[in-house]
Amino acid sequence: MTLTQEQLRQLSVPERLGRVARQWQAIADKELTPLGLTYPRWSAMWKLARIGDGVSQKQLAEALELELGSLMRTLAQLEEQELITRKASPDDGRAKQVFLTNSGHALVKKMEAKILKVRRALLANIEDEEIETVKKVLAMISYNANHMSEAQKLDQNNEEEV
Amino acid sequence: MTLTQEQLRQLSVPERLGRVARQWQAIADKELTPLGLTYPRWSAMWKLARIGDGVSQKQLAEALELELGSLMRTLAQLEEQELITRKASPDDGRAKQVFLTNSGHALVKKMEAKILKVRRALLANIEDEEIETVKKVLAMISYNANHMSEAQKLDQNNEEEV
DNA sequence: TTATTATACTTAGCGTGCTAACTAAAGAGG
DNA sequence: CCTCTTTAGTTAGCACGCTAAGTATAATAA
Repeated sequence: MTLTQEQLRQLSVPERLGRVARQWQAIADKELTPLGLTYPRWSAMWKLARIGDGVSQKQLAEALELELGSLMRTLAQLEEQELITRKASPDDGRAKQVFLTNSGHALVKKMEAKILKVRRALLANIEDEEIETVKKVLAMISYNANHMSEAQKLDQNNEEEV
Repeated sequence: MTLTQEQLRQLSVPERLGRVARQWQAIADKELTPLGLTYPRWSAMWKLARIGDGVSQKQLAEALELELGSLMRTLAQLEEQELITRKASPDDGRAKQVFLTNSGHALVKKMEAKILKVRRALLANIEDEEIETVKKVLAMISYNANHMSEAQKLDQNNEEEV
């Protein structure tokens, strides 16, 4: 029994979000396995290449919107694969700077084509404008979530504000 | 250092999808913890209440778009909490039917308000029309992913088709 | 009927993100 | 200076979805 297009919409928003995220990451995994990478690993490397060598682990975690504890395992694996290195920061005795190795840089270049291929395939038949709306809405939900967990807890009935 | 609204958009689509899903589920978790539930558990109970008592575990897994193996642990926990029961199907010796217990039914009623509260808070400042677009796009991505993993593998350069 | 295949369930182990607890260094205030 | 708080990193353990392997039943074919 295969789910129809109609049934696909039956999931609630958070269920669908998780589902699509898992599907996307699974497909990306398959593409990138030949390079010895899994989704979180290439994601970290890709982000590192974008924001620049030498940032701290903490900064990288923030850029990825991950907890530092979550990132540690991934970075250890990438270091094991000699795709990155971690050096003590000269400015801050607590911090460690993360760098791509030469192999790391080379791999990032290879990744790009595969990532774009997956993206192109998954976003097929979707208007650019619609994708922009999705990005905007998801960013708004993240914003609402961040805002909520700090100030206005759900417990107050603040219907008129939201 | 808090991320600005602008920085929130810096994540790629799959990263943002995963992030928002985790945020949503974490907030739902906090709301539902007093009821002794976590996100996957209430999700399963909610779905079960919607599609009706007595479906098989397999059918429930399909409705949730989860692998059966993934659902087993959750159902075992719910059964442990005496919120559901599993009975051998009279029609099929392999299958087991899932039912909500009385406590299960009662809990589903309590869940509804909390789920809607979270939804309202997270979708604040977003137009209904935009939400519809998001649902449509996400369903399309799921569809593309399902289609891809069966027939046209990425390996072929089928740019003209997609 | 018997043999083969497919299906529903079950269990076990993996990868990932999370929180919690801990260490060490930095910053702030006395 | 010394103390207190904050911050960066680290480790350990949890929850969840996944795949893989195995069992039992059903469905199909010979």
